[in-house]
Amino acid sequence: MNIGAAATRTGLPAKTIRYYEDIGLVTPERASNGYRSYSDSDCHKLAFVGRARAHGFSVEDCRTLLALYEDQSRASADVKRLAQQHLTEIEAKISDLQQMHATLSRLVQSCAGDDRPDCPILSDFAKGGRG
Amino acid sequence: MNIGAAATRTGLPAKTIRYYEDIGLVTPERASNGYRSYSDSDCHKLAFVGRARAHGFSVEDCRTLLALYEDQSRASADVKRLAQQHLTEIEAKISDLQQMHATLSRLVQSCAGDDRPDCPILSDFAKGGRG
DNA sequence: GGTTGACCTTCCCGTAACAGGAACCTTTAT
DNA sequence: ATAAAGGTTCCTGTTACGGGAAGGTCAACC
Repeated sequence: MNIGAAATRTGLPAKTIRYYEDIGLVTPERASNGYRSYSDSDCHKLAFVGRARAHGFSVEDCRTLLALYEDQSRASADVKRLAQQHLTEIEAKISDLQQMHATLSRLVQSCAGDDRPDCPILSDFAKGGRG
Repeated sequence: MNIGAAATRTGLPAKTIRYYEDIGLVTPERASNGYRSYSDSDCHKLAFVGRARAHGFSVEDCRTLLALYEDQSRASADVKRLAQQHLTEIEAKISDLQQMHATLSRLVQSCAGDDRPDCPILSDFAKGGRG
């Protein structure tokens, strides 16, 4: 399978697939003409990575997950630990964003939003008030 | 005020302050020895940017906000619109993260997390199932 | 056989917002 | 004189690719 077909199958852009080869994540064979040749197994790995990425895992985490996936003697505890850490990071991000949203939302609501210059948003940024 | 003092006052790292000069966001005078010399007004701008950044605005948004702040004839509507767009982006990110969290959370809960290899998390990534 | 057009290759730059560190200068204190 | 604590510029690295140039390959069509 050429890279285009692999891209179609996995839903990943060809650029991304080449990048994954660059960093040694999924390394295909080469045909005699130099084209990358993806096996079903390669595609499977690419799709695996694509789904892990969709769950927010970093590419390096994906490398670990892929290694665990291929290691028949893995302990599910190792996978769970990684996923749990990732969940914690997600929670932290959500919390940060919610905090930002709450504060900014209040500011936006208090802003008239008309053609006058008075603006509580700018005032807050200027003075650091917390109202 | 040298950059160190400005950094202490604004809570921004010196590296960040130099970067803001590089991109023309806050440009200080120079002393005869070549050192950057920050006025109170410069510090005020830096602090303004720091707070806007803390609310999640991009540096380019900060540039716009700073320009609006300095424009006495601004319309608060322009500020409000920008903030509202930013709020919408924040909401989208929160939503994405919550989606990830929900899915991954379910997977983590269904994983035994012991020394056996069976792992619903890996199975999901391998097969794309949605349980 | 020639020529399109779609596909592939490598390589290099750009992204956002800085952090780290090297090599070097200035100021202040001892 | 020297050492410490500041400052300066400049270059590299970060994350995960996207865009695009310059050129090779392949299948089809006239």
